[in-house]
Amino acid sequence: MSWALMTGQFGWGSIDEGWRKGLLIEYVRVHGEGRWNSVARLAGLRRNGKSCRLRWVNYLRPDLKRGQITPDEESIILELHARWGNRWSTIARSLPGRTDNEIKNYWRTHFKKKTKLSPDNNSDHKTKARLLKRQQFQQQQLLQQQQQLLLQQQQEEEQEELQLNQFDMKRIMSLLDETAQKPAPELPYVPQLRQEVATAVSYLNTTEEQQQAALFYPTIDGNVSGSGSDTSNEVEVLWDGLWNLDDINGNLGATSKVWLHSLATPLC
DNA sequence: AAAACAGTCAACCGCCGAGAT
DNA sequence: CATCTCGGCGGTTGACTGTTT
Repeated sequence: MSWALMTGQFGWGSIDEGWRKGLLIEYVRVHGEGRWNSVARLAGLRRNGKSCRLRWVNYLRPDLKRGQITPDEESIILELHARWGNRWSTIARSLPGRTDNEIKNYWRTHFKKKTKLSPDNNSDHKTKARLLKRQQFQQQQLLQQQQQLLLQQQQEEEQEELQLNQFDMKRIMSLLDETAQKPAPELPYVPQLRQEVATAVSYLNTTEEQQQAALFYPTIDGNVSGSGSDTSNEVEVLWDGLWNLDDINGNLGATSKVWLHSLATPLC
């Protein structure tokens, strides 16, 4: 569908609508988004605020991505839809440059039929949808609370960790000093200290990514640890616990973990 | 060639929650 | 506390395009 046809069709086009389109863009550029009713009034547009907002969000925003949905984006859509259902705006937040409307349309045209195969025998479909929506809203709130709690715990643990590391460093340095000054005295066997030194050394030996990952995914008992199957298992348990809160289908594949960050982002 | 059908997508509609009054 | 306004969301519509018969 060409621009000329579309704009003509919906009343945004023709020659004078061309600069009206520019007007809306210019107005938003100067005054920012929001207050859509006054945008419509002050910019002299024939549309109401709602319509202006819609026009901006779905079509005029400069950061919109044009062109076909890529296979990568498609897989994200599929995955997030399996997770969240028809929460298009939430899904759209994980796809920069794509609008909820675009994703919704894409889903309807590409996947709706496949899911429609099962007979639709619910006469009170709208009531059920509303109930589901409410449940999802409650679940989202619960999830947000959990995440906030988790974030708070992480920050506290990081702080604690930082203090411990500084303390360990001092101990290590003083031990080194002592060793240098008094050669060859046998160090007493202190298992806990050895363990801390070993931990510090192994942490320093990991890559930067691993260190960041260790900080981002603290293990359940609060320790920061490097790579290893135990750690990843614990992280999975932790995140799975959160996901299970609103896991509608409960059958996501292993690739789901890849999207943990993007999945969490919209709720932040 | 043209009618019928399917697909696409911007826009509209109605509902809801949040904040202001 | 009740009402109003606004912004955001998801469902739906309808005009147009592309494909098939």
